[in-house]
Amino acid sequence: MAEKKSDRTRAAILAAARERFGADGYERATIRAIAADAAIDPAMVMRYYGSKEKLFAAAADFDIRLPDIGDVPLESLGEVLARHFLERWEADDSLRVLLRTAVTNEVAVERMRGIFAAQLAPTLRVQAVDQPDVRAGLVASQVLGFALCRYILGFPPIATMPDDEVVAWLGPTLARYLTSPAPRRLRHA
Amino acid sequence: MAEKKSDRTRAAILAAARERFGADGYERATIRAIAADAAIDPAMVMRYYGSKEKLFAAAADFDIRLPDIGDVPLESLGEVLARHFLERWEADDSLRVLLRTAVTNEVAVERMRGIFAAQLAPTLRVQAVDQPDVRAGLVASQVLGFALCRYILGFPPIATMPDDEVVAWLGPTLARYLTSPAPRRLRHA
DNA sequence: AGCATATGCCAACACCTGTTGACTTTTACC
DNA sequence: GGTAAAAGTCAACAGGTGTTGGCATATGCT
Repeated sequence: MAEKKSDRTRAAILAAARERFGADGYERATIRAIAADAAIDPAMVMRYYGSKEKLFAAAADFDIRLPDIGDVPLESLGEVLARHFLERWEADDSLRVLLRTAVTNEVAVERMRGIFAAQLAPTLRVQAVDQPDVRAGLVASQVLGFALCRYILGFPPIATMPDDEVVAWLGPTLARYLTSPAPRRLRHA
Repeated sequence: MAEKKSDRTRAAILAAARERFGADGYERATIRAIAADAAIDPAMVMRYYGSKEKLFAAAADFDIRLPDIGDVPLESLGEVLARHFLERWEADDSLRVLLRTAVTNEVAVERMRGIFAAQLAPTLRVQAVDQPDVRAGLVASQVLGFALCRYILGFPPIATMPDDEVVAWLGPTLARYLTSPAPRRLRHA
């Protein structure tokens, strides 16, 4: 049982940081506000995490483990992915933190890339899909775009859409990005 | 010929503001930096635009006129829209400004909503599409998500994809959102 | 008990932010 | 050419930011 007390405030800081970063974005989330939420002194944040950048890095450090899709048939992969991502987005605000901050913070961009390019693409490669990077990118574009409209921008019909309907709309799109033959390349000019 | 000189610096400020807001987002784009880019004094920005908020409102005030799609057959509407949006995104950085700032600035969100919910949805209504708001929202989710990955996050395969390939991938998705019968509504519980 | 150490609070720092007012220069009209 | 208004400059303000060091308190070990 190593240092019980400090660990609890460390965790409180991290939780408050996640909430603030997710709600306000990187620049508007101030250390003072985070400290106030955690009911401790701003100096504690610095003592425990060194700097705002490092605090953010710690707050954004979690692993989004994609489910093992090795045995999922390619046809139903779209719906499976859609449902998984939806659950993941609503489970906690980790991904919302990443999305809100990725627009101005390079660390968040890298983390986000780690999920799609470095985790989804290799998983697709297992399924022997061609151009896995392109397909992973397309999936990312639809998933992130939907999350943007639903959780950040709050576009009315998207924000209130029931989960099942979301899966019904997004599933086929993701499925097409994963299974449809790549379009013939035209002249670059 | 009303006040020539002032109009030129007004325009210079606005141009610099668009660039900075688009590159850095609302909070990190400082009035001092914008003024420096326009090679004028920060006080001039205030004299001409009153406040940072009003400057931003002015910088984000442009009309994205969607093309008249009244005579485009529904089948090819997806590709037409995909190509139009792509052109519009790359013509200037207006839309990039909106997207980068919409994450933390409410004015930008409203402008963005004005494009999709208040402009695209009614246009769809003309084509007698059912649930035009939902479909406009879905189109927004894919268009914005792709723009996010391509212009803001810079995901490698998406950022470098040739325009024709973009249209080939996104066109059918948008077409489906516009033409596919809405999925049966399940229980809300 | 006493003491070293971990934990917490406070006040201040240096800097940057939007914003303001007074002052000087340029412009344009009679 | 003189003069009033427009355009531009400069310095400063008030407030907020991340960050730091010193000091008080609590904790846990021997």
